[in-house]
Amino acid sequence: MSDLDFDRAPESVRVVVAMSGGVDSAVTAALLAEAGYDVVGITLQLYDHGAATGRKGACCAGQDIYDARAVADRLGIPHYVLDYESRFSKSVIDDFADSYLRGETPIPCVRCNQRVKFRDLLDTARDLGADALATGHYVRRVPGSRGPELHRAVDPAKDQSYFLFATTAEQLDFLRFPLGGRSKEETRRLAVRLALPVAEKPESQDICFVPSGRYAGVVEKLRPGAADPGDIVHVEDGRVLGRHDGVIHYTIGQRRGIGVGGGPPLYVVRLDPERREVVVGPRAALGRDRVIVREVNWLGDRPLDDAGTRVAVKLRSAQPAVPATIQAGPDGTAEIRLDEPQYGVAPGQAAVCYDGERVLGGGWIARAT
RNA sequence: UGGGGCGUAGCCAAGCGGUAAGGCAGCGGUUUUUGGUACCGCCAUGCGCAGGUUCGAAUCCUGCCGCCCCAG
Repeated sequence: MSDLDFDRAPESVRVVVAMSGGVDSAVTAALLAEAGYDVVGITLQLYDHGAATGRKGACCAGQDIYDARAVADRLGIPHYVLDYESRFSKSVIDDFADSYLRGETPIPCVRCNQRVKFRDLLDTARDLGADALATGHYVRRVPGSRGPELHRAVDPAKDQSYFLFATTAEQLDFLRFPLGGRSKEETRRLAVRLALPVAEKPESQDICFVPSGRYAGVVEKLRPGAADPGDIVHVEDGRVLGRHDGVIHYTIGQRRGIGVGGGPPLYVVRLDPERREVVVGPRAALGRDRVIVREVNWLGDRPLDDAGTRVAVKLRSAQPAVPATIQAGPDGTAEIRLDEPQYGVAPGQAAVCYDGERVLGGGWIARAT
């Protein structure tokens, strides 16, 4: 299960493993070391130590770097810590803040994979003479007739393919995901068996650079004045229902936290940063069946054209893919027609297309109508 | 001022003599490498106030207070 698809002896294959300090990447490194590969562990320092102190289940700062180092020591592999703070800040955190200011809901984890781990770190791995970069992501790289394909993880509960839709064919060629065929339970067992110091470490969740889950505070700190208050208005007649503390606090499809009661539940239907309005309405007002995406990354065998390709598309990480047709648009955009309207399609999130288990690609949601 | 109606949690609201439904909001949790959704749990020793009737009152009676509507 630790075969990396090389036709040489493992000893002659150098693999850089991205070690976050968590269980998954630790087991990844352990498996490859056990299989005899020339493993080099790299941990990225992505943000300020201080902010991360005491954070449980984050990654890439403070305690996690020590944890990664401890695992590398246990495995007897070389380990390097690279200071990627400024890149991370530019590529991920700035984008995160600006996206919220535009009334979108960003996914920093995808940006981090796309711009830091699979771009900057991948380049560094090449510089180190590595033949591959391995990560602990739950996703599969499957050899296909036209090169490696990206597939969902075997464990559907842990599948992370949604967060990796922006992986290019070239990056995929160099990447390896040894955990894609395993369940989380197996990974835990392996960690215990291999006596890894992080075996009992809790799952990471929330945004790694946001302490205590209060992301709006981070946006305000980065972009002072970002949280300008405004009106909460009803989508049907525009009447003012209340006040809010800034559109950055809201996401389309959101129900809780609106603070307006009395009638049926209200959801955030639209965000208007210019007018500082949070537009709310009944659930029915959320239905959308046409989604425009941008920065499309396509991994299908045939290039995306305007003829329309049948796919199953995931519009949110934790909800199943739904049937749709996608066709190419101008300037790296594409239009997705959903067979049935979906509720809570939020700009800034990803639309990821599947053909069964295979990831065909996807794009960032620009707007939905 | 005369006639009628209504006052139950932050909001809406059921109950109409037997010991306070439900929804919304809020809070907490589960799920989750984003945000959110969904789901689960919590949330009125008290029904405008003061008396009275009754074994027992949010429910009946009296008075007061406050809104609303129709008359003028």
